[in-house]
Amino acid sequence: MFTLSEENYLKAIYHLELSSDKGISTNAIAEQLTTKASSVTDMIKKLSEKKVVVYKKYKGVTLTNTGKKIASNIVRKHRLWEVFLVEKLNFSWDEVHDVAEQLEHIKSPKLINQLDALLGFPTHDPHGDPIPDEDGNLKTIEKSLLSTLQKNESGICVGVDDSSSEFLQFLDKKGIILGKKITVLEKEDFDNSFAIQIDDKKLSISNKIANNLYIRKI
Amino acid sequence: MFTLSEENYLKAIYHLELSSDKGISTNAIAEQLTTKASSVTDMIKKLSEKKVVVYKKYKGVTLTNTGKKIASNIVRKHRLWEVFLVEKLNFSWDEVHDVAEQLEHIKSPKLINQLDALLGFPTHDPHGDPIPDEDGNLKTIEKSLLSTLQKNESGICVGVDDSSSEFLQFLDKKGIILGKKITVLEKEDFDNSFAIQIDDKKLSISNKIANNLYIRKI
DNA sequence: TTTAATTTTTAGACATGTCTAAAAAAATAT
DNA sequence: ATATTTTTTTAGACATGTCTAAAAATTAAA
Ligand SMILES: [Mn+2]
Ligand SMILES: [Mn+2]
Ligand SMILES: [Mn+2]
Ligand SMILES: [Mn+2]
Repeated sequence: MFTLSEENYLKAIYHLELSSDKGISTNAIAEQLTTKASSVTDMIKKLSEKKVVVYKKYKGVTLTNTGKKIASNIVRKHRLWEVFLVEKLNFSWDEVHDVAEQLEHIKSPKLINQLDALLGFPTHDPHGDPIPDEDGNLKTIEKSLLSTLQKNESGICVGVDDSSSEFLQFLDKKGIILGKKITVLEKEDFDNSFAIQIDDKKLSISNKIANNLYIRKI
Repeated sequence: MFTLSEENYLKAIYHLELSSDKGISTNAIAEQLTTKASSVTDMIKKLSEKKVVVYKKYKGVTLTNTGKKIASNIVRKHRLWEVFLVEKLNFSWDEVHDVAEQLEHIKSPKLINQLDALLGFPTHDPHGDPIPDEDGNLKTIEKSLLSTLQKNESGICVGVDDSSSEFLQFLDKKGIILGKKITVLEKEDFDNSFAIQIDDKKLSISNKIANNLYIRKI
């Protein structure tokens, strides 16, 4: 079995591999886990011995199939627990991450299967991120950044890129919630801000916001 | 905060204190946690520095009020999670303990409060053990061992003393479930076994069983 | 293509929690 | 009261996971 620390390394590498085709660098992992490169090297050697990563000195690291499976299972647990917290325990979407970071390490296949069933086999977590199935497959939906919409185009809000507590609370304040229809009324050239409409409400959002919100075009 | 290991020590001492008025011995703790006495001494020193136990060399250890509160909170979490697993995730009562051992260390007051509410503020876990409230108070009900019943007396099954998986599965097989009414039909002198009635079923149980089953006399 | 900057690895240290073996204290027996 | 047994503590070791500082390799610049 794998320790809590080993699991966190595998998960970090998994996330980094999703947005990179090369081997994952020691430094990138260190940054992701807010630890030091030297610690990463040590751990990578251990994971390599356990055959969950392929490692060649100075060349970065990649997950093996086994490693990928373990990592995606942790992500699966993380996201299922997030759904549970929101759907069953009245957490808001900005409160769930830290608790899920703990719960993702609980070891019990039955627990996860039953939780999945209790929640109605959800495919996405409260932030719009896909929940891997037991084999690690994830249902990707075609989503675009809100910033790619043209004037008078609309989309359904389906996810966030930055899911920090601050950003999520900001969205709450603005009334921006997953599932809502957003229409671009105006794109301002001078600062790339957007005038948008949600329900009957018109509001202005900065370019930074528009670059962190995913929508499904309609 | 307290590490997983520290929490397990506090919980062990808490359980041992419930059935002892003296200070808890190093050896007793070591046995409870299946570790070595020397390790216990080391840990006790640390817990003593943190003011959660009172320790005097060679004199055993007792929980301070702070220590008691922390320990009872862990027990609270353990038992609430056990209820959750049985009530919401279709676990049977012999499957919950090991998972609860992991879940009891999750840190999130909101999680526990909401879980408590979701479960309808239960007072007892699936094994009939009381769930401490937030201040550590536990609702004790007057319960007796089945073996103390006389011929023709009856009781409601309210708990088990031994809650090992094997014993619980044995009870399942016999149809003995918490909440059932049990009537003693006969006490056999030569082996202290009991002939009992549950629902319409008559069955014979050994003295060992009768000494591990709690009932509320009616 | 040599030099400089950056990244990665190694060497050595430290904290945590555990262990075995030996010493010290307490409890029990003679 | 002294000797023996049991319990508890100490001393020293080890595994895990982390760190800093220095060395080595790679990459970028001149
Ligand atoms: Mn999360
Ligand atoms: Mn999420
Ligand atoms: Mn239990
Ligand atoms: Mn229980």
